[in-house]
Amino acid sequence: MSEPRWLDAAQQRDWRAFVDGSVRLTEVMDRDLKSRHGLSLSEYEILVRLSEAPEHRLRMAELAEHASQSRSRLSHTCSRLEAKGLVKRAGCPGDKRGVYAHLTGEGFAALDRAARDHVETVRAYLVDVIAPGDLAALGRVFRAVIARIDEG
Amino acid sequence: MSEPRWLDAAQQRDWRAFVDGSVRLTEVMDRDLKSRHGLSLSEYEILVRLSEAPEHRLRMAELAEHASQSRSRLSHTCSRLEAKGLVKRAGCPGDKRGVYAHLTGEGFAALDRAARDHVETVRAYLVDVIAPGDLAALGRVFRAVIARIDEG
DNA sequence: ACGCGGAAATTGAACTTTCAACTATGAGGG
DNA sequence: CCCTCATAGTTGAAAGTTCAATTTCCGCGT
Repeated sequence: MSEPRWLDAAQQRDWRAFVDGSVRLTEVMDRDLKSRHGLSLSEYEILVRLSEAPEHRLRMAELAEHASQSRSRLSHTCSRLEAKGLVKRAGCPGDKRGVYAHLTGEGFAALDRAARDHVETVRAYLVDVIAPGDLAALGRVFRAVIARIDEG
Repeated sequence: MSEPRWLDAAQQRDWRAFVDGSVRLTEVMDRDLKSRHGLSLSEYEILVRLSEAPEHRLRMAELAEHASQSRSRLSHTCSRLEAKGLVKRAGCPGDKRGVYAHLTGEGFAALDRAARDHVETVRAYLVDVIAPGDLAALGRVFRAVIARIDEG
């Protein structure tokens, strides 16, 4: 096996900025949601996806997909959210293996409160500190990445 | 408190692409390193930072900074890396509270092997699927984010 | 109708990360 | 010197995540 195609200095610098920056940005978001609303970032993601679904409910497997989590992780996390009263599980008529996760009224209210703060954080630490064109580039980049991952 | 400044549709779309894409990209990297080299992404990061330091060693606190990890997490992770023989801890002459983490020869070899595969993955799932200008934008974005976080 | 491979979801154990306490050393004031 | 406060690092328990079963049910072929 020959020498790999190393990144050049500029590529390396940009890649590293992403690695560091995205970890740190995620930390900020997580800390913020936890301290102000008692929700972890991944719990928040779950509530968001449910809130966007028709009837505020999704099958566990779909929810896992949308939230980029393993089914097992989702099961555990949903148990916690259910204990907090933000989510409720109910059997799925038609497919007895299936389970729907529903957002409760309380869950929706909690999400609404959290989202108001969250969007300000997203602005404060990302959107408002970069050029608009660079946000668009970010979108292009990760849509391409997702497409690449999905294609196998 | 008034209505928050919600993101517009395009901003939302780009932000979401980043959230999803970065999680999924990280998963790919982690899976790849684990399956081919038995290293988690955060272990790999630690080895990288050590390899770049003068003498292949850093104080625990510095290493924690560089790798964006908590000190506690680093302690535990270093214990595991030490058990694998990739890192070695040694007291710090001059400050008896201090501890240096050293990269061992074996650690350097393992890192070298892992890095060769890792860079190909970074290319395959990111660098080679986006426009060069967009990689530069990614760098700008996260340098700005890091600066913003550091300024408090 | 029966059986069998596969999909949906959960479970429990192993492992990792977080959180709060703890040990030990350094630095500065009186 | 001694006292106090801050810093470096570790530790153990609690919380969360992963991994490999396990359970239950679907759907298809015969």
